[in-house]
Amino acid sequence: MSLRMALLGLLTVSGPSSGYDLTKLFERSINHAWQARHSQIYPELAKMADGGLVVIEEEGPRGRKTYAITEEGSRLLREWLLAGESSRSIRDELALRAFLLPTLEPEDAVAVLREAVLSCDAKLDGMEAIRRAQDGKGFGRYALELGMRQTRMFRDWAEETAEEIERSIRS
Amino acid sequence: MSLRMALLGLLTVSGPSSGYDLTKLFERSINHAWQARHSQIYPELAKMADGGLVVIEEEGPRGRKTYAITEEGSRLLREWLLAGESSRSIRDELALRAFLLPTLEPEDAVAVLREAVLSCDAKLDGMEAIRRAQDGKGFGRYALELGMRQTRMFRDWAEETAEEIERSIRS
DNA sequence: TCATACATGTAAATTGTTACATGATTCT
DNA sequence: AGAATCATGTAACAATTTACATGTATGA
Repeated sequence: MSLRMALLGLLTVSGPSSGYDLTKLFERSINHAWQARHSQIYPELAKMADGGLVVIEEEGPRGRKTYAITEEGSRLLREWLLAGESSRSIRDELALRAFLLPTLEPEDAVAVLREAVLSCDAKLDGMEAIRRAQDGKGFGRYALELGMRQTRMFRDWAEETAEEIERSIRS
Repeated sequence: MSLRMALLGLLTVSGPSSGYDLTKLFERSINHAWQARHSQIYPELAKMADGGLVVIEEEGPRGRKTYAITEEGSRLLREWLLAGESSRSIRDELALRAFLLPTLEPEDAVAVLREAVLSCDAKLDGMEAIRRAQDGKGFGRYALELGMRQTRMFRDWAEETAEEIERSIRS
């Protein structure tokens, strides 16, 4: 259901778009929270058109199909968002790796954590650039703020944990 | 591969455990980063036993099977953790919902955010209780700390974003 | 004795990844 | 002419969820 909602959301804010457009939009916007390849997006759009959530608004060159969200699609998205469902489904490989770290020798764990800090810094730089480009505007701005806070939090945790492990090595 | 690594990690720190134990451990430890149901865990353990990553150490009452990690399993886990692979695959439904929030009427968005704050507070209380019980010890303590920071971060974001939207409604 | 927790599995359906496959348009 | 980008799809496989299915031990 989540992929479907993500597509409905993107169609809501970006207007009628092709599967190709949506694939690119995915990469540039929600990528830090959700991922989808074109091979998943195309069939999903077809199913959604079948179910009346979107319509093919136009067919262009190179077989391009432009999808637009329907009333029914908008209603479904709204209902899904309002139905709180605090069942947070999450699958975060980085956090999983962090969790498993204490199974390593302390020295190895510290090295991995230090590397994680660097990778977070790089990620933050990228996000900062996007934010500057958007200039505090744009649909994705709340999510971007959340993504940055998330990354910063993880970064700090990794750094502090590395220090803690180092202290315990020395003592 | 991630589920497999998670199971190897849990077997490393908790010692020989049954599928049932591991299912419970999953819920109480990495749940904020990765999820798995018993229907996924049981077949995975069987496959891992097939591949020599774990062995059935003991069969107890009620058909209980106790699995233990092997040398080969330990080696695989270690290699996986050291092979940085910054390909962070992430799928976070809560963040996705946050991203889609601006498609709602501002009033609805605020209501959803307020509810999220309450749900985070409840979750934090539960985590705090676990922490007090563990008294700063145990393998899961880094992960618990990370989980709490994550929840607190999201809570604050939700609260501040709700306030920001309210300000923009009034102006 | 009844509820709860222990304990394991399988089947079907859905979701997601990787690889395969094709072809048009645009820019250099 | 050749490369990059646009543009769409399918097939095979892997991962995950939901529902079905069964039965045992323990404590109130």
